[in-house]
Amino acid sequence: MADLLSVAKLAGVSRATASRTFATPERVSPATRRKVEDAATQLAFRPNKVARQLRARATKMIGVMVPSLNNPVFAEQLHAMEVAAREAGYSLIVTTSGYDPSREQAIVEEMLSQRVDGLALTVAVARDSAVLTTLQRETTPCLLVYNPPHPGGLPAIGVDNRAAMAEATRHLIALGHRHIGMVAGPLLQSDRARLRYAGYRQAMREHGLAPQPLIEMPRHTQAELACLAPALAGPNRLTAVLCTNDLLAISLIGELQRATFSVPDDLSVMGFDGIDLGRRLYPSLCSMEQPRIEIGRAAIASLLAMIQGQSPPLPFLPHALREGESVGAPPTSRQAPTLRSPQRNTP
Amino acid sequence: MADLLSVAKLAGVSRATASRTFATPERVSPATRRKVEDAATQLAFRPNKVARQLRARATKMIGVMVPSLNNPVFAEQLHAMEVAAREAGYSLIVTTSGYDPSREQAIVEEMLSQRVDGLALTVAVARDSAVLTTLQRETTPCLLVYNPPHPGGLPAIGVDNRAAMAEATRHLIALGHRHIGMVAGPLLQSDRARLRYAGYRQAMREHGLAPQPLIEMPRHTQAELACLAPALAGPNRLTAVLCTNDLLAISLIGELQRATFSVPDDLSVMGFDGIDLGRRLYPSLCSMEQPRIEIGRAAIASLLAMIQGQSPPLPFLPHALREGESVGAPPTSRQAPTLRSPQRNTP
DNA sequence: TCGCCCCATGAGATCGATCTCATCGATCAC
DNA sequence: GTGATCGATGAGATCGATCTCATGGGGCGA
Repeated sequence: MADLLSVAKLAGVSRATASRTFATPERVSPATRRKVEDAATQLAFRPNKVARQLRARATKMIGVMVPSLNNPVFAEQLHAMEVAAREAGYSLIVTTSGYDPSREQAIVEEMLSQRVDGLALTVAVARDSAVLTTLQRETTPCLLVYNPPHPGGLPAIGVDNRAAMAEATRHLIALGHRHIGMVAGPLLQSDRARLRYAGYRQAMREHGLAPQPLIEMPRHTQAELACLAPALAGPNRLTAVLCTNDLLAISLIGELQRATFSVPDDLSVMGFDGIDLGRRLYPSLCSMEQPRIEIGRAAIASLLAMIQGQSPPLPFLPHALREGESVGAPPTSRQAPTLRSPQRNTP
Repeated sequence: MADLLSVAKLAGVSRATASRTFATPERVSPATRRKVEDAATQLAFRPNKVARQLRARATKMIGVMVPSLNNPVFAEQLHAMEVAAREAGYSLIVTTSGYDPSREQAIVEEMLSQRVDGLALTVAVARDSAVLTTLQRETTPCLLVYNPPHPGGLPAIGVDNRAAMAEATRHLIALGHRHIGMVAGPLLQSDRARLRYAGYRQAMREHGLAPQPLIEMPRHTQAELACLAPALAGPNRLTAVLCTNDLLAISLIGELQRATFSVPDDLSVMGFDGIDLGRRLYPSLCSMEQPRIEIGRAAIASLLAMIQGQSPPLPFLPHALREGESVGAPPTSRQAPTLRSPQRNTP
């Protein structure tokens, strides 16, 4: 591939002049500019960004690490980040960690070695994370996405998980629900889920209701009906559940319906995240929406500001309740519907 | 940030020796190695990949361009690519094009300038695409993902869309359906959708059935019931529809149910892609599955092979029918259910 | 006409690592 | 003992663009 030097030679000028032709054309005489441009076209010259990055000591690249791209929450946020970054002339290096601390460590190390200008990370638990304490000593701007901020920790952007889940809980209470449960994935693996559970308990207590023990599923995004079954029987059976994320809620609704439970007539199910798909389903998913697009955009904007040495305000972004058909008033009859064994036609 | 030179100085050796300590430690005496490693630790040395890339004329980076990350098909495939690339020591630069040709052009140009070692692209229509003909003249290995191959065109990886949709159609025919329709997004925008429609027509004709005109929705991933309504009325109303992708199918099922249609009792709905979420829904989505994980992995493996100068075999990867509750036998009664106006509790 | 300034341009250093080639001392075979 | 070999190391070039500083010529005011 042709380089600046060959272009300069062909045009009969120095490298400096050729370089100026592209960087600051107004500082080159029109005649020379023409010659250089012609030579560049002829040789199919394409500037080498790597060389520029080395010299500039800046890569115009931002490293992004998310747990997974299989969860639309992260994919949708990443999409927004990519668009925002591109608009600002930045590229993204994208990696997935699967919440695995050793992978997180390797990824961050690799990206710092690549000299990204900034880092946007989502980790399992931000507090006391080994990677993050290492990072705090580095000079590369770094921002946590979705993870809650901690005093003395890295800057973070996302919603106020505790307040958001409290609000979601109050929404159910306002509809008349009294027996409300919460369903989560492995709790230890997500600081957000823990805050959401705290928000739930808080709202319950505020209204003089007893917070129920957490119903913990073996996986983050797939519901096991067996884990929930005990809570759906007996006189104090739940009439509504809050899920820590939308995928979990969607899969739970599917399982319930397959067991001939009606949502929301027998059980109201509420999600958290507000992924696009939730609106398309029937019943549409009632969810506490995190502004994924805004979070992605704001993350990029904040990182760019940090790169320029500013420390941008990073308030929580506003969450919003999204109504949906998966939540309704509690059943008037207190008779428990029975979970029937599902008839599937899938193998 | 400390560089090799300062490490070398502190250790009292030359840059060459310091460099060897990390690249080929066996060629450095143990004593020297120790000194250099100590110095590196002390200075928190982290090798600069940009410099290495410049010198090596190779970046160990692969550029990926997908239309969108909001569609799980692309997100899931990208996830697989990221894992495979990381295992091979490569990073991904990820971009989204929104199928916009000018953005496609700019993105490819930018990535070539970044000197990625390979490119994995998904475009709207591969044939006669301006970007792609430009790319064929370049030496950077480039691979189309999901797009169908064309003689003399760029290498491509994906499933045989025509055969796959023909098979999907035969599945419905085998269940007894005779009035089968096909629902798509804007057809001109996707060469895959066109092939799928061709496969549908082929299978219909094979069985002496009349292919129906395509039911074209204004958007790729969101169904408008109004577009479908005419085909659901009258004596020859459809008993089954094939959708060009899963998101479209899922959203269609939602709309149908909201209008008190039963899936599959009143209408069988089949998807195409096989995204993970489809299995979790009720009814679970019957779909023709593209092996997204395998496609992502194979794309990376093939690109790596191409980077090494080999031209790997790129057969179609096998598609697979995924059974699901959204498809069943056609209704025995020929009386048409009526589409009722939906009662939503969402605004 | 002289001097000053500005504009266009070029020479050379620089970013940080790696690669080639030369050197030097030690070991080994004969 | 001497030449050959090998292992460890260093000097210097190199990747490709950009930045600084110097230079030379033209224009302009006095």
